[in-house]
Amino acid sequence: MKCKMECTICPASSASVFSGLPEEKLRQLEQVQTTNVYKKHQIVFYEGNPALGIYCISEGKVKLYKTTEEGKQRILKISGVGALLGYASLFSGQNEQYTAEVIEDAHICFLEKNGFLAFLKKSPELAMAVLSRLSVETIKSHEQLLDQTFKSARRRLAEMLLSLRGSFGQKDKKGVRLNLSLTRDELSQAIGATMETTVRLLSEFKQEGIITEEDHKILILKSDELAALATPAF
Amino acid sequence: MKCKMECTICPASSASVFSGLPEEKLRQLEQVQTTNVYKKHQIVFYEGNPALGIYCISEGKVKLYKTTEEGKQRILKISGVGALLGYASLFSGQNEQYTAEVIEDAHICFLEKNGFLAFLKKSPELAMAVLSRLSVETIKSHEQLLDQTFKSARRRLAEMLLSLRGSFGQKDKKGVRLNLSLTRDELSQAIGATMETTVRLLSEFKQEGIITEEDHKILILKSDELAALATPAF
DNA sequence: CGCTATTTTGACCACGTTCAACCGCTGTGG
DNA sequence: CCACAGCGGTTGAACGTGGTCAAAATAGCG
Repeated sequence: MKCKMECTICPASSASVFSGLPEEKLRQLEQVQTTNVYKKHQIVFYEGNPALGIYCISEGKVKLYKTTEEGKQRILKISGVGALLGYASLFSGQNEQYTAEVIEDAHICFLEKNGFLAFLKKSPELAMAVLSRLSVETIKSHEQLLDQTFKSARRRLAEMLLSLRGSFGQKDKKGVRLNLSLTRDELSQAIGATMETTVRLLSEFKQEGIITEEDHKILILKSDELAALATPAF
Repeated sequence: MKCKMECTICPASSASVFSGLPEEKLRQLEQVQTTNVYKKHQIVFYEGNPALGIYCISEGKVKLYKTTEEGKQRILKISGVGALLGYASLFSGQNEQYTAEVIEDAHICFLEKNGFLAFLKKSPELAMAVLSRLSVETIKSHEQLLDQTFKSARRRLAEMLLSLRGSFGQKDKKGVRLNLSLTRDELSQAIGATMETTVRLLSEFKQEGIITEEDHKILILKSDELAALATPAF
């Protein structure tokens, strides 16, 4: 489904790589950009497909995951408003490296490859912003690798919850509500564990009064205890 | 130790991000660049230290690793001639994200942060080359994460040997020699396993006639069998 | 030749996976 | 209206990979 979004008034513009750009350039962007509307479970692009361009989330949430030959999935990132998708594949000249699936109804703007690259050439400030994003992504990925190598599932889960708290947390009378609904499967794919272990760990956390759940959303009751779990084994 | 390397005749120039640059620009680079000589075990920079600039390997080999709070290390990458170090930290504005340690006597050129960034602004073709490198790095890191999550240590070792074969392999009468000497510890840190498992797996590979060793260097005798091991469990 | 660092082997243990059964809910069709 | 299939979630039991700990063997080096 189509619909035209104006970059200048896009809710994402303040959070996106385009935030620093002068209004004039944003208007140029609007010309080459198309906005699509996605429902939950829709796929924005598939791993292995040619990289057609880049995507910017104007509204909604998207999970990015890779799939093994055996069909197992690892969620690399859960992206919200302002996130840019598909740029690494584009710059490396490879096919899409992961699948992007909508997990909360979304408006996503698409910039065709050549148009975007041309625009990038004329905007060194944008190029630097993209470099910065990509660098942060690399660094985070290396940290995830370290976590996966050395930290227990319990600790990875604690850290994931804290990370989601940072991205999607909303203060609440009781605690901090994670404003996205993930299935156990998704959560386990995000921490690199099986669903069973994730379930067990979550119920441990509940029994310890660290978290609770309300209509499919996790509520963090004791952030400090979570933070303690995410710290070396005292 | 200091010594001035000329970029235009640098053995790395063909393999580096600077390869596409016109000779004139290379001469400009020479002006702002300093070359240092390193011996094995010397540290180029430490994780956590401020990012001072970028480094380009003109000769030798360097391992890049991150360290956990408990002191365990994970090797992210082993870089040879032409590799660029320290750019992700620089672009993200963060401190160095890993430690770079020389594992084979090296000549490494240093470009100071502001000088490099200024140069980058004037060279959009270089900026694109850097974007491309960084993208490949991100993609590889994500693949490593997938491997660490789902693949057995045996398989990760097989893949690592094949990867090293690609980067440092030299054809030999008997097979392909990996032209770098890694300790068992380093190899295990590179695949995210303990030294003991790595030792056991290596001796398995030897007994199966897949590899052998000559003066601290691994010789791959049966690349095809290694490739088979690196493939889903048939 | 003795001392240290690296490698190898063995025994044991634990985390987390696998497999299987089961629960609770929702939607669908007889 | 109930039966039942289907799905997400939960729990239990058994197993296995790989980590830990300890000790021996080997290699490197002053």
